[in-house]
Amino acid sequence: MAKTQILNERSLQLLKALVERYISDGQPVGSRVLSKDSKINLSPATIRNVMSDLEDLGLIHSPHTSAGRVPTVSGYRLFVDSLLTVKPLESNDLSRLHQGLKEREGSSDVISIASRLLSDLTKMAGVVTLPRREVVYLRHIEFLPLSNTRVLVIFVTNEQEVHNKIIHTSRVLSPAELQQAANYLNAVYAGHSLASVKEALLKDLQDDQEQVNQSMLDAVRMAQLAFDQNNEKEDYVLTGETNLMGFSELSNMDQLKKLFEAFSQKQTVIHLLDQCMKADGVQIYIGEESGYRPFDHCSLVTSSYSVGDQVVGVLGVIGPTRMAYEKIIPFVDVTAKLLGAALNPKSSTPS
Amino acid sequence: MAKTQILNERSLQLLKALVERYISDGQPVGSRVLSKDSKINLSPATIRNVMSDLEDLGLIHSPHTSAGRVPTVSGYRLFVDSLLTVKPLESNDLSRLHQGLKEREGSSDVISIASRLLSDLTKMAGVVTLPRREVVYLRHIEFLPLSNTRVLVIFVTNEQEVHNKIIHTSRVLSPAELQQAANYLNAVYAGHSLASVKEALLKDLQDDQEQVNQSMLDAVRMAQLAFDQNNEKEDYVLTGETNLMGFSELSNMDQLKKLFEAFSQKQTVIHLLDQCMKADGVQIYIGEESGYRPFDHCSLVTSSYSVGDQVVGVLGVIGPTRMAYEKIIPFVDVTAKLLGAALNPKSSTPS
DNA sequence: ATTAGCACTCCATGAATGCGAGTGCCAGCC
DNA sequence: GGCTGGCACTCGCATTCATGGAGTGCTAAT
Repeated sequence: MAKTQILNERSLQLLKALVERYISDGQPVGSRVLSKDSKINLSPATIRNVMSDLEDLGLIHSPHTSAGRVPTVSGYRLFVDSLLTVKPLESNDLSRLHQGLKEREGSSDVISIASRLLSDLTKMAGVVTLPRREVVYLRHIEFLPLSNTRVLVIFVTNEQEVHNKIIHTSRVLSPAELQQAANYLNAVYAGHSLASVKEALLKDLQDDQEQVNQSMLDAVRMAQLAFDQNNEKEDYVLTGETNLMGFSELSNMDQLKKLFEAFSQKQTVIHLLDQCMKADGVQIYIGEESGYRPFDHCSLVTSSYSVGDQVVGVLGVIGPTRMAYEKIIPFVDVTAKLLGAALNPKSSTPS
Repeated sequence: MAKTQILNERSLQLLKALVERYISDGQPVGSRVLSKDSKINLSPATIRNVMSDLEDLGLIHSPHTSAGRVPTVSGYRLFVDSLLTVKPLESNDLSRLHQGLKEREGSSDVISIASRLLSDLTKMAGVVTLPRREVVYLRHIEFLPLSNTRVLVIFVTNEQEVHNKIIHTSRVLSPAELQQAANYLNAVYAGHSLASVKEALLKDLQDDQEQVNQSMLDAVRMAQLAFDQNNEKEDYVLTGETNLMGFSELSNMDQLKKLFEAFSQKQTVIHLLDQCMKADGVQIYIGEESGYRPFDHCSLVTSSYSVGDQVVGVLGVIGPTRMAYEKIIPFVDVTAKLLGAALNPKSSTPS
């Protein structure tokens, strides 16, 4: 109780200065350099006392006796939560983002462009999840016969997302029958959400048992197979991983290997990004906060992005814990908004 | 002239022993250890004399005065070309390859499985180019209207490869018109090779100028847009890159970074693999032989793979120059053959 | 409450040292 | 002539030691 009161204005100012200094220099910072800091007019000895308190609180930590202090994860956390003064985006960065993301069509393209912009401009790794709408409308479906009972299903959702899948039918169907089935499905179900289509299919199947309309029955069965387990794996685009190999903090080959393994297995990263999607605005995981070992020495700055008023994905930047948060945070924020706008077909203003 | 004659049977035996020893131990090998080698009955002094000759010929090289010798690129080259005794594939490796590649449908899947098998079983990086057929047949085409003049084209080639693309038409077309266009194209061009279709389209366009059949004209124009620049970029699946981070030879962060950058830019790797595709059978690039800087400290063992009698792609293993060539070579060879078989629809025997 | 001073700790650096491994060369042996 | 044993030499590596610098913690004075 009493301890927390030690966190007065001055201690916080000092912590802030220390973190900023460490971020810019990468060296443990001692009382002497802080004392010379413009904003601070205290003797090294005083600063040492305060630092000692900060260390007791677990906000900073000394690698060894005669080294300066380094922020701990809690220290960084306090810094980004309360002390940080975000810098506005540099204007040439902003214009490059605008240029890159404006007026692009073809969603898969714009996603990787966004990721590349993130990694190129921050010199760290950029990640963007593929957009994923909650409500998926069926637009069009088509069947093509392959050998025997194998049928290639192609269906389009949400304007222009093309999916394809191979299903096995219970009996061999002629091209004409397949065409007929597709016609039926398109006529009845196009324009409805996939969820409601699945439901309706089940109902149809029961009703039609009595009517015994064979062709409709085939169509419904095939559609069920097609939409079954259509839970497309979430996926993401990651760029600039190699940038991470330049940071001395991550030069431990073993750690780096773990990190890159996580990148290629994708699963861990997806879990992590999923969590970010739930929250609104910019989310930050510092070091071990993520709870995933490979990221122990990394920080992740993310923001969800939305099309219209629906959150469809997450993007972010991965870098060493020691990163320039005050720049990265607005950067991620703006990129998320611009990407959302670029993906929104309605907002595309004719210029 | 005289020098090359020094390469008698004994020198070659010695070089072989040296390379084998270095590959297995990773340490520069000295005259003493070679002298103790079972097959060699020579004193260290004699071996030193021979090694001195081999060094003059540029086949081996001494990191420093009091270290043993290490094979140079030429040494490795001579070794793999003339001295190497390939070991038959270990039976459990073989069975895992069989299991993994047999009876898979859906070509994109089998490619990544192959790559993963390569990397998992060799503990190095595996790479497989996507198969690319010379002759591409048009199977089916479909148009879906988007906003204004934007049209989503979906077309299927070679049985089951689905492509999609957005084109801009010169005027707004109704769904019925689009359907009609697709019907026309499917009726006339389905089953023909894409090259011949492109040709025929040009001819049609000229002929129809006179007949002024508007709907056919629209169809032909749209098809031209759809197939235009349909040169899909060559691509490959790379797995197990992270395995490379375990090798001490590649622990130089700067080299490693260059290598991984090449991996993510893809271009360099594609060039390299393209060269391999031209040659038949197993191809090997040792160290700088590839001519691409990032690969200076790597070796690449590749083989093209074929469906039927047509070469459609390349696969291989990337690892440090010091790798167990006598195992990797048959491994790559067999994998290529099995992958070819797995991709061949005709060879799939009903079991 | 703040500060100056001082003793102390620890790291980094560089020089000195010994050890082990391996070579090159020479002289002798078959 | 080819092979071998022996020997001096070189080099790298690990260890040790001394030194200097940076930074702290504590205490006494203001």
